[in-house]
Amino acid sequence: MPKRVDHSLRRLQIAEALWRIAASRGLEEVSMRQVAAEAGVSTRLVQYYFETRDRLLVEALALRNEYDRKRIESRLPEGASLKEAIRVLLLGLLPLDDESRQSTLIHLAYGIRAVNDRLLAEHVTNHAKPGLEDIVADMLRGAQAGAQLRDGLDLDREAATLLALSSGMTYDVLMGIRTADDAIALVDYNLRRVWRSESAT
Amino acid sequence: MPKRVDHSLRRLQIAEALWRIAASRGLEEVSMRQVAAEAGVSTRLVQYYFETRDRLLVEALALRNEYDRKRIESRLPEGASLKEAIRVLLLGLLPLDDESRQSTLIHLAYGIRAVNDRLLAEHVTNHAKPGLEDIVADMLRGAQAGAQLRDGLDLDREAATLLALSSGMTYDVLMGIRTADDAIALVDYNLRRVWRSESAT
DNA sequence: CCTTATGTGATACGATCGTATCATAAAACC
DNA sequence: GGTTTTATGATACGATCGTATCACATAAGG
Repeated sequence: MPKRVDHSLRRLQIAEALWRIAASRGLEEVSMRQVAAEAGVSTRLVQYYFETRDRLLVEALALRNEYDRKRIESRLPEGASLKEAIRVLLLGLLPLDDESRQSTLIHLAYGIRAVNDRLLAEHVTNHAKPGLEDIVADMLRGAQAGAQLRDGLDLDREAATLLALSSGMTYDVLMGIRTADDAIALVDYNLRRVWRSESAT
Repeated sequence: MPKRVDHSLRRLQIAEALWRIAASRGLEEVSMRQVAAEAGVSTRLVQYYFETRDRLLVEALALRNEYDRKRIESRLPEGASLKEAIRVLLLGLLPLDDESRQSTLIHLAYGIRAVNDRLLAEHVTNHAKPGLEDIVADMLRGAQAGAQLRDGLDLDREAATLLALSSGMTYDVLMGIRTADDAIALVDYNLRRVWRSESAT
């Protein structure tokens, strides 16, 4: 046989080509031939490693989700305060650099398709925000226990608000309707709104 | 010649077929033939009324924007309070009924494509939210002049927050991740947060 | 060393796509 | 009433698509 090749590496190489096409030209430009050309391999190879186009789409998304998870984990602050941790988490949802911008584009492209595709919906929704609201709400409760927060807040709803705020600005930032600085300032404004003013960052 | 036909009516009929396909199966299923079949006319007719596919896409969006504008205008409350007016405006952004759900799907489909299509971007962005933030901010200033709002608010940022909150919940409601009641409750929570508690609805 | 399993290229098939062309029925115009 | 214009159908062309098939080179296993 020819040189035993690392399959998972080849699959990643092809998936990355798909990511580039999906982010720059949209999911509908993702054809077996286009992906092959972008990856610099023959069409047959794409068939070999991802039987069919549907499988290619689903598995390339799974690979991206895994990729993103690692990327986000590596960004989590070490000894940061709860406020800072939530801030990093919220800003992590925004397309502020090239990589997160590409992730946003990819997930948006898959997301719109998932609305009418039950199979895809599982893959998109499951790995999307599994209880992110609960995580933020718990962090807020931790801050409240430390008396860092203002009174009279509904922490579950504040968590939901903060997260919806971030994803609500996603498209605007992507299109340049809102600048990144603007988006960050709005996140900070809402964090200041929730925290006591005298509390440390 | 054959019976002189109302062109704008025929164009609307074809555009409506496109809307249905775009909302139910996605923009990439919008082909001249599919639209013709959905509209119950021959492919040639679609060519006749919208020369090319690109034009069809752009002009069908323009027609939908006009359609939505009328629909939203008709929903504006008459003698409602500022708080109620803002509430209607915010809820109007959410896919809470079949028509607004279809509008959301259509604009989402066009939006993701517009990110990488400069020509389309103009048509999508221009008619999207032309200064909606300013409108809400002005309404908030009106309410503040009536001493209805809490102290210490940055009204521009509150307006931006409210709007981002609504669009941030759009996709969740669309996918059934969040119920409509949930979304409405979160909007109301944030309105209560901004208004003085004793103020009337 | 020889067989066998593995990786890759070339190519072909049928479907669908956007668009162009040709034909023609029928109402409007002089 | 003949002629011109308008609306519509039928169909054809070339491109691209997903997928299947066949061939074949090469390295691993005995």
